[in-house]
Amino acid sequence: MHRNLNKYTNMKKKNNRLEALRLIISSQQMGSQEELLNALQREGFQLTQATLSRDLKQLKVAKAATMSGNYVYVLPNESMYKRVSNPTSAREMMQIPGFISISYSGNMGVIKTRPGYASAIAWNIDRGDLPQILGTIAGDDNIFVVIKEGISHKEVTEALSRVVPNMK
Amino acid sequence: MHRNLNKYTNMKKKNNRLEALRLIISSQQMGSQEELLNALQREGFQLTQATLSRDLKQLKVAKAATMSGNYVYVLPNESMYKRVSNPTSAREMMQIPGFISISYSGNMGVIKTRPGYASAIAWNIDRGDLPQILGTIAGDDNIFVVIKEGISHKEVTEALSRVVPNMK
DNA sequence: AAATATTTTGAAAATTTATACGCAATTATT
DNA sequence: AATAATTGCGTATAAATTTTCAAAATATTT
Repeated sequence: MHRNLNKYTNMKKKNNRLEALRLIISSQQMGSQEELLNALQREGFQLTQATLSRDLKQLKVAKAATMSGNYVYVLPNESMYKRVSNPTSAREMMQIPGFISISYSGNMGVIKTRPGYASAIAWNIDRGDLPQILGTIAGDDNIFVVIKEGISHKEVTEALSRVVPNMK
Repeated sequence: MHRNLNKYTNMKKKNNRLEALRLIISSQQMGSQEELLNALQREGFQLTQATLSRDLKQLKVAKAATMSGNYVYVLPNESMYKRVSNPTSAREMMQIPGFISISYSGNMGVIKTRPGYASAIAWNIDRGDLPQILGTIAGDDNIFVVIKEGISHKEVTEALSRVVPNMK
């Protein structure tokens, strides 16, 4: 009897605390465990920073930087980890036909493709994550490429050829 | 001439590092800054843990607990963490989502966005009627920005940030 | 090219966060 | 009910991270 009562009140204690913690985190910008600790204590919970640290770990709360240059704790989503497919090596990139030519003017390159192929090729280039290239924009049979400063046209061609077959 | 070369090769230094950092974080499970530091150094980057901490802050990387009871760093986009708004920052939530990054080369700027967001953001820029910008053209996840002569990249970023929040 | 302003950085200090350890309480097992 | 196994938590401390400060590197303006 006694035992049962105790059992559940104690159990609830922690769950209540976790719940309160979630609430605080989702409604306020808390930047350190000390702040969180104070907030919890203000609500009547008794605990130490060590316990809070454990709670945060259990809830999978993360500490992230904000735009305003501070840090805040954030709650995780429901969705499970979905790791974004890592940038595969250039070689693995699918072979895409359709490439016709490339020419340059200053920091811009223009790639000609067969009609309709531009965006597919541009996509490959973007995914290739080439440090020499700032970005691309594709029309239907043309791709504009902006080249990073200080990179030569040859270097760009070289880099692109690893991603766009048929090129050199 | 000489100066230009130097100027831009050095400029690359930090950006390359940030890019490498993103790559490492998105492809490996890194649990501490020391691990990250080693990974970066293995790739030839020279930096200290203090700089890494700053880089992480700038990239808004978060440290989160995993199911297996460890901690990992996660990028904001691919992370399962989303910030919940609070009253004071409600305004921030009105922002256009989707902006990822901006980089420059000569008189061009390239804005990276999440897939599909480019035209919406470009529309906002055009509509802002910024005197520093001649025009934009949007693909699916890229926007090209043509900059007026004599305007510095910083000025453009400054101007854009008034139109595209989430930027600086 | 020189002068000035801004940004980046490392070293060390300051702060923050995680954990080893031990004990008490709870739950499960016999 | 006794015993074993697990969980929760505070203290103290180790480990990790952020920030301060001064110097160096970059960028901008003159």
